[in-house]
Amino acid sequence: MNTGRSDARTADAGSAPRGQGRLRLAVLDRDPGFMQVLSKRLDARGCEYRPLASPLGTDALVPMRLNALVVDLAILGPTGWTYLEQVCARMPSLAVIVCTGPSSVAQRVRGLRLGADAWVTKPCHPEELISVIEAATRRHRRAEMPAIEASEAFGELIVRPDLYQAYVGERSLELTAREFEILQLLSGSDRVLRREEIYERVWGYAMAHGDRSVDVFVRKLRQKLRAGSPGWSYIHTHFGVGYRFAPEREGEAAPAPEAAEAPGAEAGAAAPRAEGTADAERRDGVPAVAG
Amino acid sequence: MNTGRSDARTADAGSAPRGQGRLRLAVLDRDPGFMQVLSKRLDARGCEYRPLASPLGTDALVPMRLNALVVDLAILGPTGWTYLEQVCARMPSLAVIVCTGPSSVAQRVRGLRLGADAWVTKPCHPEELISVIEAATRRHRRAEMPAIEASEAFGELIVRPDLYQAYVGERSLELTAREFEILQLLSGSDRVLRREEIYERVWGYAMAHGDRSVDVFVRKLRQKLRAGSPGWSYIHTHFGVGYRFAPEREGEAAPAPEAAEAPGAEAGAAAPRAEGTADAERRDGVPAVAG
DNA sequence: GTGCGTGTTAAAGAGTTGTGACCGAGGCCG
DNA sequence: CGGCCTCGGTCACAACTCTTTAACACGCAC
Repeated sequence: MNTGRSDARTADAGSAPRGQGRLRLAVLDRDPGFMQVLSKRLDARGCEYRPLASPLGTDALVPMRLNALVVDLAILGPTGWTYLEQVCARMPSLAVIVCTGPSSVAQRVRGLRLGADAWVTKPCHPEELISVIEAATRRHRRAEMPAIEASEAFGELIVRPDLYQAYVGERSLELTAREFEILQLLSGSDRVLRREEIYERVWGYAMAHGDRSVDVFVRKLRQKLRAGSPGWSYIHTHFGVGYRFAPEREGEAAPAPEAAEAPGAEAGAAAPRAEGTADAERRDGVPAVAG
Repeated sequence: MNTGRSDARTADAGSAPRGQGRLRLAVLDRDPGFMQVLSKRLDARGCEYRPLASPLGTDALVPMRLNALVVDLAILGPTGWTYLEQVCARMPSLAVIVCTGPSSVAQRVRGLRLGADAWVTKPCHPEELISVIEAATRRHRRAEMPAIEASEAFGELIVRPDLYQAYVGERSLELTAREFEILQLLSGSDRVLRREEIYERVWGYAMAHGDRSVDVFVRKLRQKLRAGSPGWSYIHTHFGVGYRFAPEREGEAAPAPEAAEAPGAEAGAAAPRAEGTADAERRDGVPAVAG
């Protein structure tokens, strides 16, 4: 699935495909035909894709962790400019592509000045739109990702992408680069991840049959997590499937949404991981995300 | 975390548009009318503008310190694609806008895939082209802002961009230009910077795989820093990732995960952090706290 | 109980980084 | 004009850390 190797021609030479490799984007449009054709191509490229029927406020947009937003100004009516401006101003790390019908030079200039990254005129070839999205995203990721990427808290754990490290309070867990990448990947998803999936996303290529690297790293991770945050368990094994990240107090079966006692922990994803008990659960691990 | 960061902002008050404030761009085109109209508007917007009659190699482009390059593929002939690809690959921080005559979808897609940031079809309104240039340039310029003309103090160290030199008290560290640029870049960021990133920002183009220049300069820097400010360590290695700047007293090892920048941090890390050993020796079987 | 998947451990191996020496390109000075 | 010096950059080697592999023990599902 990792679209990988086709478009990773830039500085990615380094062994570490940082961040989540997949492109996450939302499309605000109402043209069914356009949406269908587009979604098909986006799927083919391995994008996580989310159609929107009506404009969402930035508050709703932020948690979606988007890389890009495609918007047809036409469906916004006269408030479109305001909306565009607000989104661009409040989410600087989001690539915004306006894709709309015929327009005047003045309109296009206005849109770009307000913060849009590109303006594509409909009708347009879906492949071209995708190229534009990728070009805009490319620039964005390079420039702002590391700086803006917020640190997140899970239980007692604090994950800091900018320092490539995880902490419990002030104490560093002394994770190695690869350990951190795996922790970052796991903590960024609340579903069960198969070993092949983990390997592919972290290492960047397919896992050889019988490779135990993931297991070994998970063990090292657990060891350091346990050492730094005793009484909690973060990485859960799903026998025959893979691993799932979820901060839980030791001995608890279901994650309690109550605030943790650790300093600054409440921000954590102690939220509705509405899965049953961690053990003996045989889910197929099919992503719930559309895409 | 600004452990030793007492901003001694000697802000160069009302200086003209910051040294890097203006947009520097080159236009590779041969249409006199187009060039004339465009240059007029560019002047009006305060751009530093340089017309090019023929394609320049990246070696010639780099020292120009451009923010953006506008190119008409038509005048490059069949080698245009190669040229485009080379420039984009070698200078990832350069915004490249293709502005050329009628083209096919496939051509546009190809151009964007090769690394172009935008594709504008001629004839076009100069104002629109300028908007596109500015949109493409926007993000990147924000990321490079950290190079401000204010001297800052880090631990015992004083970095003076205006003199292109670093001091400890009154004593100059005798840094060479390159050394200073790297120190300036590192000291301007709190996060881990990868070698590729450092190289790209200091040298101005992509780092070749296996290039050790950054390591060597970091070594020279450390040597001079240690000589001038013994007892402190400033540049920390993150194995497998890159380097991070943070003034610390020798023997201490306690990166604080706080995210906020506290501009009031006085006299920096003088505050004794009696950290326990952030031991790297935490071998297994340490159920210190009976889980 | 058996078979397979996973936890755990240790040691071998691969990859990264630190370091000193070296060399060519340019600038300065005699 | 030529020599000297500085600076940027490459190289090879040593030291070091991390990754991978192999092996064995344990637990779960059947």
